[in-house]
Amino acid sequence: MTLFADIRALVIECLESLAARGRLPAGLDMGNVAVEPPRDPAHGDMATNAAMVLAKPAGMKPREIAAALAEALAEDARIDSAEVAGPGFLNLRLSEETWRGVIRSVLADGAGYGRSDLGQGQKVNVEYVSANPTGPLHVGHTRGAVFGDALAALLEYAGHDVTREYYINDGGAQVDVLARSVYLRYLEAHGQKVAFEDGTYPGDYLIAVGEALKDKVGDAYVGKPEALWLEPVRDFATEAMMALIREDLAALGVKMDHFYSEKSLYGTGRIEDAIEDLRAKGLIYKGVLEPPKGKQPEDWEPREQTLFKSTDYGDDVDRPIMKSDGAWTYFAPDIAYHYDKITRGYDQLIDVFGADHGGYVKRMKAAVSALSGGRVPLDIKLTQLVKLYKNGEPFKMSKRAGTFVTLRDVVEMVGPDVTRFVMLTRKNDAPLDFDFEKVREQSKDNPVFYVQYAHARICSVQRKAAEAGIAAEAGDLARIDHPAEFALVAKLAEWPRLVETAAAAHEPHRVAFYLYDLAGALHGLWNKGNAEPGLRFLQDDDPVATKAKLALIGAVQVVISNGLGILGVTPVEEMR
RNA sequence: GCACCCAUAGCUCAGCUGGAUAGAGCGCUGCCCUCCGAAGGCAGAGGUCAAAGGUUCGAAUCCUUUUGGGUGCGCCA
Repeated sequence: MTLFADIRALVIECLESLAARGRLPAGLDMGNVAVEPPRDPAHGDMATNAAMVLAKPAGMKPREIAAALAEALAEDARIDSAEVAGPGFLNLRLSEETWRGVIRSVLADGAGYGRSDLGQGQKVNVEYVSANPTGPLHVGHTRGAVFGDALAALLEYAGHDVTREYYINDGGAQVDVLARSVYLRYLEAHGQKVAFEDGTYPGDYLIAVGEALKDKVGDAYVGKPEALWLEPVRDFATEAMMALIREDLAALGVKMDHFYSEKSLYGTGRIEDAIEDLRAKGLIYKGVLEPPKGKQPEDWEPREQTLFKSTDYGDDVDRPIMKSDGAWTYFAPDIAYHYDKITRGYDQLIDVFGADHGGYVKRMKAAVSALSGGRVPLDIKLTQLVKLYKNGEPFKMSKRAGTFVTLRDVVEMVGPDVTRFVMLTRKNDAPLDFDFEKVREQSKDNPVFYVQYAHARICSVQRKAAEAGIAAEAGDLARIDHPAEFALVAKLAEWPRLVETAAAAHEPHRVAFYLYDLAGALHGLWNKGNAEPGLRFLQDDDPVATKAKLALIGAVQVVISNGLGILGVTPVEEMR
């Protein structure tokens, strides 16, 4: 059970009974009625805006409605008091027993506390990472990987049927470049001196691939024309890169449900099918685009291309899907891929891209909107850059200088848990500073530590209690009776609501910030025990109080654990 | 030139998709361990929410314009 939902239901119920008794007009739309935690604790435990929202449609004064509602609400056992305040807010104070019920709910539901049926089993496809299979994942991919993974988990937790998917760009020119680069390493493995010219990938990670190729085919391709080896080497190389990328993802704890190959779209009629669908809707035509203003490319000349009329769906210009030489542009397989997602029956699509792909948002949305007839929403989340620091000094990345930082480097240096949490301490569309030293620091300005510390502290208390032979149980909670304790419980009560709003907004970072707040509330209560011994969790010679307090912090532990679970971070029992 | 993202305390950032006196960390000032982990906590100082209009009971949040940053802009993915 979730307290905010319960109380909101109660408010609605009271409003309806007022309407039934003629004290309110019938048929009011209650959709905007909200029950929220007030910013100022002096305003009680919960506040509702019902009176202000309904004042206009009801043709009544806000405070008049609020007074009537207050009267009705006060009859419920859960409500201690309901006061009209300000322009028409109704501030509610809940009974202590109601708060104690939250502790019981949390402990009873355990890992399920906060789970929601908001998504109603809707099928959602979350596409993320989707890095070109030309090398290991780097820090930029890391953020997208963590964000996408946490978003997927959050949506699952909120009742969606989620598929995590990776689109492999193995159909374009860049995999030919990869093949040629591997071929050079292959010649090198045969003892030849080779030069890496512009347009090839000189990375060391291809040395092993070249050698593996040699082991597989011997000297079969040495001195042979490209036409003979390009295709098999390309397949070999992409497969090797994808194996590398899967390992990178595994190191970070990311598990995809599905890898989708761009190449599989070619020669199977699937691109043609998707384009045909658009053509049938009258959205494909041949035309010449205007040159972009202000940029003035030197080699511009008008060309007739096959275009998708994306301007019908809010794009700025129509987009080419076929080059003047008759080959597909990259956009065509992208369309086909999303067409495929739609035909697989997803109710909602989410793409996670790097911010440098911001220019493709409108055209992709246009395509999905056109292909699905507006049925399937596509949300595109852009992840901003990660700036690396070491002890406050910018950490410059350079492929040539060998200071190129890969995902694996980061994970090996700070571990997957820290990597994941820190990546979620900023909104996805805000740039993120990642300092290798600070994220490992054990102090309160490191949110990972701060949250983990709260969990570890609880475990520490539980160990002490176990030594004393006291078991936690949600039995008699009457000894939970202090405002500071109820404040902590109130924080726990917010969790289910937070899950829903974060999921609806597609913003997993809210979970990280919530956990930081919750940890703060626990640390605060802990330290109040310095001045007020009665607030300490372990009460000598008072097993009843101790058990109640153990139930309280056990509930905190459950919520921290549930939240970290969504972020893909393992809660620790001890700080080391 | 056009589009998208961003602008909140000295610094780094939240702000629950329109609510009451705008919050946290760092930094600064002063406090709190005979006590379950002080790796923490409490208190204080610090703001024309970039600017100006508009929408309404109510705006940091929504709309318009302006200023100032970032990203992108045909036959590359």
